[in-house]
Amino acid sequence: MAFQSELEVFRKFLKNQGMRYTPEREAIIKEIFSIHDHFDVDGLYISMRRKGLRVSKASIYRLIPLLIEANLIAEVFFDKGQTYYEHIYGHEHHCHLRCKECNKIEEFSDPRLKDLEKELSERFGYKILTHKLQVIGICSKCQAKEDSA
Amino acid sequence: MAFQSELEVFRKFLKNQGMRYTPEREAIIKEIFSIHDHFDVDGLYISMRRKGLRVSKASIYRLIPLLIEANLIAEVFFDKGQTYYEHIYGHEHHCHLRCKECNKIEEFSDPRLKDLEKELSERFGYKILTHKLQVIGICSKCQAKEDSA
DNA sequence: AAAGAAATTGTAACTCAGTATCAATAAGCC
DNA sequence: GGCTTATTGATACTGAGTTACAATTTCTTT
Repeated sequence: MAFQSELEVFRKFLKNQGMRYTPEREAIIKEIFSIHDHFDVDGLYISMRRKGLRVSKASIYRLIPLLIEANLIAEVFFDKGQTYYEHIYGHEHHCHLRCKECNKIEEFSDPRLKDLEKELSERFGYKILTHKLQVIGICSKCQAKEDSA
Repeated sequence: MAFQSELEVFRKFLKNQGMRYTPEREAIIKEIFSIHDHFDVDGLYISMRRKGLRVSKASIYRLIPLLIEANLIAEVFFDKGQTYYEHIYGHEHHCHLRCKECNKIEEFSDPRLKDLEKELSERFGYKILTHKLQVIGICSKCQAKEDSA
């Protein structure tokens, strides 16, 4: 099957669920997939307003769980109280390495985690769905700052 | 050096920081370390009230960051919006396997994660501090329920 | 042991992300 | 085009966590 755009995938998802495709949803999705980085609701709302796209925050908050259910985006929690999202449709599963000081994020993936999943599945009798690994450290720039301080 | 109790460690920590040891702090810490499981602020507060220990929630909220800084406890996020804590003093670092349905938690640790940390450190130039791995799946009981449903 | 500086407490007000309510509107099926 | 029902935006609300502040307590100094 040919690659379908996020919009196509989502239209089908909505139809399946008896839900409706609206200009507001389209605008939000287009905005989300024009950002090639992690995003949050507030940032999304502000950047849409700047472009004159008027949708309410409530609509964004209402749309996000649908996009998650449709496997287009996923939640990422970098730190307490801040919720971010990232695209997952058409992306490899990956993990995050975060600098504790400046919050810079590096992405990586590692085949050993698949092996680990398999072993855990056998050991505990779980059906494994996914994993979230966050490695926390200090990036080289911030290390340099600390040393000179 | 002999094993120091959590209370001893914390008293030293407070002294180092020019902070004071109060009956409220003592009561909260004793309560925390009498729980041998993950805990949250609300649960802690309720169980202290039940025992007639009267401390304000504000004091609990104020104490927790200190216990984290003293490396006695750590935050664990099982799911959006719920903050839990666990003891880490005198415990091996471990990761969590969580059932998406019933939220049951299994703990495990794996030496490969240390190797991974080392590789990431070299590859990205980070000084690695820690990692948090959460594996999400469906436990055997919940799988059985789903099958029969 | 008393005094005094400074930290801590509890209460209550506040913040902020996210949710629920509801009347007005619009999508999608006939 | 008309009708059913989902969706929207505005607004009110919720709940976790924080902050301000006056009263109290710790801890150091004498």
